[in-house]
Amino acid sequence: MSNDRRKPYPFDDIEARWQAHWEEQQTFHVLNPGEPGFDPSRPKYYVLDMFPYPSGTGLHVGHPEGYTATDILGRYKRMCGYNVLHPMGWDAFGLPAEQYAIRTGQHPAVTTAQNIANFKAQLKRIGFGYDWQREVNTTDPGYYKWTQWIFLQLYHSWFNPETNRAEPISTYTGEEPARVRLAYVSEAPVNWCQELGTVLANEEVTDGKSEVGGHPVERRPMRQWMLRITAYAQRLIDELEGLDWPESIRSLQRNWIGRSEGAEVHFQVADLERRITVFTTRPDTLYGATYLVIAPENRIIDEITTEEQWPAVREYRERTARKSDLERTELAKEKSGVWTGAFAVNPVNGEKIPIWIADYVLLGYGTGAIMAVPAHDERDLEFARKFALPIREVVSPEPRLGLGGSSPCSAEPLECFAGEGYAVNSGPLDGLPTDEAKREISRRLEAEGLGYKTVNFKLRDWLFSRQRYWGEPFPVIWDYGEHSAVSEAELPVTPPAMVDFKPSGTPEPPLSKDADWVRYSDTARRETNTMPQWAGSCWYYLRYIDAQNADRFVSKDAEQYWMGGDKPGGVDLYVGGTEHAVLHLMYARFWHKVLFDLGHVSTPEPFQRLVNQGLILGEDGVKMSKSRGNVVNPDDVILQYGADSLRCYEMFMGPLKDAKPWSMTGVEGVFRFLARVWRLVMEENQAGEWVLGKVAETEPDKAARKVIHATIKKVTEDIEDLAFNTAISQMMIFVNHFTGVTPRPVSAIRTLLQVLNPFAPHLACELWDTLNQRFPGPQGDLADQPWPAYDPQFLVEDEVELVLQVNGKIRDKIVVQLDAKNAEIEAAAMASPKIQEWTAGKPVRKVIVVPGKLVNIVL
RNA sequence: GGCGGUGUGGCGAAAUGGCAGACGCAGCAGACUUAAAAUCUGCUUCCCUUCGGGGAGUGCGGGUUCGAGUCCCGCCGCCGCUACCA
Repeated sequence: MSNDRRKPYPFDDIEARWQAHWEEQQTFHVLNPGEPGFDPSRPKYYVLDMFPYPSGTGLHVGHPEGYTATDILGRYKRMCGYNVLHPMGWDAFGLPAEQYAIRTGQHPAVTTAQNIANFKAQLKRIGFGYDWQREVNTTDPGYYKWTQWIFLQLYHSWFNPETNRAEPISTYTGEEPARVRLAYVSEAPVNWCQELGTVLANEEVTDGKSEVGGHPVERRPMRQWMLRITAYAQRLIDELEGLDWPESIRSLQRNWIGRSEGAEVHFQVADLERRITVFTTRPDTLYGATYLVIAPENRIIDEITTEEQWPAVREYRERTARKSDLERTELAKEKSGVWTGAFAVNPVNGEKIPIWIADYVLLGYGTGAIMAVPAHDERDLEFARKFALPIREVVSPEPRLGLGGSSPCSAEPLECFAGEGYAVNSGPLDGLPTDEAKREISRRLEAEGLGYKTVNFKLRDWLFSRQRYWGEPFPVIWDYGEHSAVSEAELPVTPPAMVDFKPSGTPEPPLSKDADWVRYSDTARRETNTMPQWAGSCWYYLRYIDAQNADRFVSKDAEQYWMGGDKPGGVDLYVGGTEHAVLHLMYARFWHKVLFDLGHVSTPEPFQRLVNQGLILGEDGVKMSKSRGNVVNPDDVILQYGADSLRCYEMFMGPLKDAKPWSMTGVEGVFRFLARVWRLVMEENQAGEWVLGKVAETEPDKAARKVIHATIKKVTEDIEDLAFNTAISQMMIFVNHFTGVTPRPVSAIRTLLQVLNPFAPHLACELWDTLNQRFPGPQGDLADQPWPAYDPQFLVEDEVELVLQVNGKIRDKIVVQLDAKNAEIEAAAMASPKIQEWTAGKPVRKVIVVPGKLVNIVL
């Protein structure tokens, strides 16, 4: 006798069988236009998951949340008659994979292959309907050949400000094409992470620490590849408008791009032929500028610092440089700085004001120099107070007639007023409201060549090279100090199969250790940097469309079919976590726009509709983490309750977008529901075998029919709204109803299985087949059956219960004919004994009748 | 500090401005069973009750409305992201 507890239903047997069936039949393989058997009359639906990073730890329960949602949509749309593209792949280059390889002492190619095999097996165990023939792997030479090819497109093009789009570099008529290419080399201070042995993009650094591993990051000047994403800043903001994306993500992107309107103003350095340009969003406060501040890294400091101040300035710059970004932000509470000994001349009033350096001014933003207006900027005020610099009020919250404001050079502490108001102490601007004052001062500055209106962005160009082994090599060579692209025919540029791929701990990339590989010709050497992790994920959704194409990154026809179509076009639904709000989602938009401008893709935006699934928390209500020991492994859940239970539970937990805590007893509840579905059809015989139960070809009665059609309606609408939790609730209501009905009508059960199929496909397919063996039914797999339609006539009753209220409080209920006239309803309501009791002796002021709902009697 | 989200039973949650708490978990009771598990049936927001019913209730305070969880104004708490961005 088995010591196994009897399973309420044999999910393990069913699930393995159907997964094998889908694989054998290639059920979820979808054809491209032009392929034999392709049906062009069907509309397309492209439903995309954010492909996973195949880490060594395998899937966690967060992965299947989004994946189940898209799988439901995919299976549903398929039943609705769409050609559904639902692919999966691996984002396998990058730091964590390489760190993992180093830790386990294996080559990243080996560990990556293992991790992918593991992930893939896990995904298959959940029964996702992916078209595995379209699987992509960013580390596959057949894939990154095209990543490199896209890099060449960037390299060979420039952004034409006239046309506001990328064009081939051949249309550039200027002197120095190297200065305008979308991919270019720059020597600038970058985020160097000693621990990881590489530089990082701004987006990969938070609070002065690396996103990966949380290691300290310092600024150091290095020669690096950059992508000119800033050229697209405005379009990246503007074109968010038409997208069906969560407002939070759009605002995060806007925020990151950080557009601000203002002016650049030139300040002459006193006694020197040199000017300093500052950027300000408040040119109207120019009369209140009492000193300038320059970022410590700004080279102009070398030219203006006086001899007496040099030691102090040098000491301060060295101290700042030694500070990591982390320290710099942590110590932000306390302002620090040094006077350069120099003065600048305020262009509007000729006043000599001191020039300071301070690390609260950042080199990378604006011009790396500011005019300080302590009366109207918190940071400037703090600094001015610390160093006893003058504070002058030039904006008043209220309009002031005649003279006013504080004494012109008062250094007395006053409240910082950073809002908009009216100009004071500002010569010709006096009395003007802030917005007019801004316009007026800009006009005057421009007329005299002292400045101009401009727009500034927080967004910087994308630092695109890494000093690591596990990434795409650049298709670039260096000859006599000049870079040039290799020809397309030489792609892919594969990295050498190195044994020693560890970072050297210096900015020298590991690839440079292989002299044979580096040597390209007698004089030319290969670029030894590699691309960052984000490169491969910037365009993978395009490769799925035509994953095997050896001649193009994606064929034109296939691209137009899957990405084109109705107006906005692009991927129809993209589901993934918020963590990619500004990194992947902005980089991908940028690349896509370049490809669009160059005529390689047919839409300006890649992802039409974006949905973020919420975080799944541990049972203790906090984020799952190894250290807390609250991580749930999907494999364990499948082992105990089956894949269908895992899928349904993750959808039943709550709204897709919300964060929600895991609950094992909740899984059990959903499991019980699926077992009830099973027993709707099957029962155990004396021998303990599952056999067909009390099912018959009978007509459902009226109540049953109502449940059937209400379920079709609710599930259909809820899937469209991604409200899977309530769709499942409705199916539970269906099952609860039919549990009490014998014999159970076959037609009703079939309908249930059709709508259940996207959620619990193994169970639904199994029961569908079982029914078909006994009762002749529709041919073919359940996956290919049409989605059922509901008939509204079965949803309406001829009688309806109305709530009777007196002054808004419920006092009674009555049943009336659906088509009863308002007057009849009112009469029936007034006739109710309870209503008479409550209204006794009081005049009725008003009666509100809402047909089908209620009657409210107002006294 | 900024932006976004969110507040409803013991818990996860549900409610086109119209019966608050569907559905599920947990709990209680009953059936079946020698017994337990499983399964099935019923109850389950809180307070009062003479068991007929009555009152309160969706973070807090106002407002609009015949009627507000839902709309408007003002607060408070929690979560996430971001932050010397001039």
